[in-house]
Amino acid sequence: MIERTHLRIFREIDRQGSLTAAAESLHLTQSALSHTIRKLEERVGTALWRREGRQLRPTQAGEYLLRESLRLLPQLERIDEVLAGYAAGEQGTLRIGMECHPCYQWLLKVVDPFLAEWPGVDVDVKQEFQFGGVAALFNHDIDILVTPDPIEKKGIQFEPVFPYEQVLVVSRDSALARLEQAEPHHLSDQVLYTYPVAVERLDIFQQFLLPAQSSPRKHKTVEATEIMLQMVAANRGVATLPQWLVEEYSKQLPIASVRLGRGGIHKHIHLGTRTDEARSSFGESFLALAFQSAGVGKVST
Amino acid sequence: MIERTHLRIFREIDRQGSLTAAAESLHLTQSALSHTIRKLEERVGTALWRREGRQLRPTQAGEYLLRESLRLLPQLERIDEVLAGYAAGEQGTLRIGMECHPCYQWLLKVVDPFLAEWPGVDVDVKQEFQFGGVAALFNHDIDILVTPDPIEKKGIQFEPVFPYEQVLVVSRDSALARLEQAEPHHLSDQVLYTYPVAVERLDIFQQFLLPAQSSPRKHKTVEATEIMLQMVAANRGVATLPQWLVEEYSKQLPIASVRLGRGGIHKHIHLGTRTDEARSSFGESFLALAFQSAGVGKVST
DNA sequence: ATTTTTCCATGAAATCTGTTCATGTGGTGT
DNA sequence: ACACCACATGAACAGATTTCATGGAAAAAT
Repeated sequence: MIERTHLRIFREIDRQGSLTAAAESLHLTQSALSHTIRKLEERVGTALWRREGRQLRPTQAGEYLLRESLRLLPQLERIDEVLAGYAAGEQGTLRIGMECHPCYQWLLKVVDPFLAEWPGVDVDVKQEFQFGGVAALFNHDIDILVTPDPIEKKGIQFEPVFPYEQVLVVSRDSALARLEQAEPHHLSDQVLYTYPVAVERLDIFQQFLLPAQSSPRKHKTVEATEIMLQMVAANRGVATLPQWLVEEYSKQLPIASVRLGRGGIHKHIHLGTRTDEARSSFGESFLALAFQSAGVGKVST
Repeated sequence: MIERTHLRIFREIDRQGSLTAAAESLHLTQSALSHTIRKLEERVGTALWRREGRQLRPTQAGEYLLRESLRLLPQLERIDEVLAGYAAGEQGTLRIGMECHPCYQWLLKVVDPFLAEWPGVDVDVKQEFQFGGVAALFNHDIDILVTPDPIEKKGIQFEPVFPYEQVLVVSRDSALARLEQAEPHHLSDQVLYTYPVAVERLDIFQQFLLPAQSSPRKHKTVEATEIMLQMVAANRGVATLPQWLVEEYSKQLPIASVRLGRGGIHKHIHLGTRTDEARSSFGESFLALAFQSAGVGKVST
């Protein structure tokens, strides 16, 4: 019934003080406005303006409508603006999914400059996925997936952004700290701390222990990296983490890293995106920053 | 840019889950909706829905617009309802102007049943007028003027609704209380209490004292009727009020009324309205109740 | 007091926007 | 593989909005 134009008309007649002036400022003829307001009054079924001489003054109903106009129009105009922001790609939310626990530290380094560059854009990081990160990406629950294990799938595209070596973390007091490289049997009498994810996704098992049909004395899971490393520092067990992360923490904690096997376990952080659709400009920008970070963050050699 | 229809479309597609169903419930063809949303997306400059197989799911911008729709549409619908109320005459404000202090008590008796009958209508009573009550009525500041002194003017119409006799109020202990009728000289040694209005509008002066070139010992003004009567009851002076009002208060206070002069001063409460325009149905109803009250309230004989 | 100007109303014609009709395309379920 | 279902699209149509031309009435100017 009441449309946005009507609200605009009310506000403009009030602002300009006359129908003629209002018509002008609405880029309409006086006639058009006159027709419009008469039709509106007919539809509503009550007078909205009193004709006083050559003046037009709102009735009670008109006053009410004027108040509502002044209240609602700015809200509608705000919508237009926000929408323009979306269209220009300056507004929105970048939803990032994380499938590797330690990558979080790396992500922060990318998100920081990103937020500075895109003040209108929010970043939302999700870590739990009912059907896995790739499904979440596919279902548009997230826009970018950060994972060390790219799973090829039609419509999804992965690109490596950050190479790192997965190493064994041990206490500096431990005998293991003096090894050139760790072998599976070295873990037989150790407690192994990992993040609480399925064993299938733990490289230490898949690429190191299981091939040698070896296993640690005990396997315990920990959520927080700090806690995990404190346990290791206290010589209560060992863990596996990216080399660069260990390096960072070794400034604060008495820990050391040992290569896993002869060549070590080498991995990449991958970024997954959907191929089908056009990426938002801020999405593009995020990826660019991510690739940049690869150079800077490449601490392990 | 964003019109009400668009908001409706967003809400309906969300509610119904499909464009086809939404079109149905909006009494449109599927084609019409499809055209409309494509045009909207073109104008806005960004996709608002993702086409997923044969499903239609909102994009980020679409989600935003959906939230705003759910928030704003009810407000717009409320406007329609209120406006319908105005049109049906069930909604509005009846602005009553009062030019006689003691009439307030009478007004309350009319307003009470009126409010019960018109739950959607507010009553606003104004008592101060920069250019007099008639001007206020003429300028649409008030809709009904309650006054004992009708002033004929083009476009304004007065009707008497309530006859009353203006009497002298005295203490029961006073010697005056035994008089059949008061004469001007009886006030020469009395303090006269009146409401704080111009002497020209006080009948006790205009119709009683001044013609006899008499005056009270002292003239004091009081705002509140109760205070005024307590002063009188305490025998500190006299006042003039409508007979029926005195009668009511004499149940609680030791006061008595004395006729002013031989025939007494007889007055009417008049209701003034604008002649030009159609009265609202509740305005009509108010007048009807007012006339009714004349019969009931006619306490003086 | 008369004239001029200003502002709003109105009918008919023109234009524009939104809608329908008819049809096409592609994903979904059996 | 088939029918079905949901959305897309182009052309034609209908209705609503807008303009043009004009009139009337109040206010301002002469």
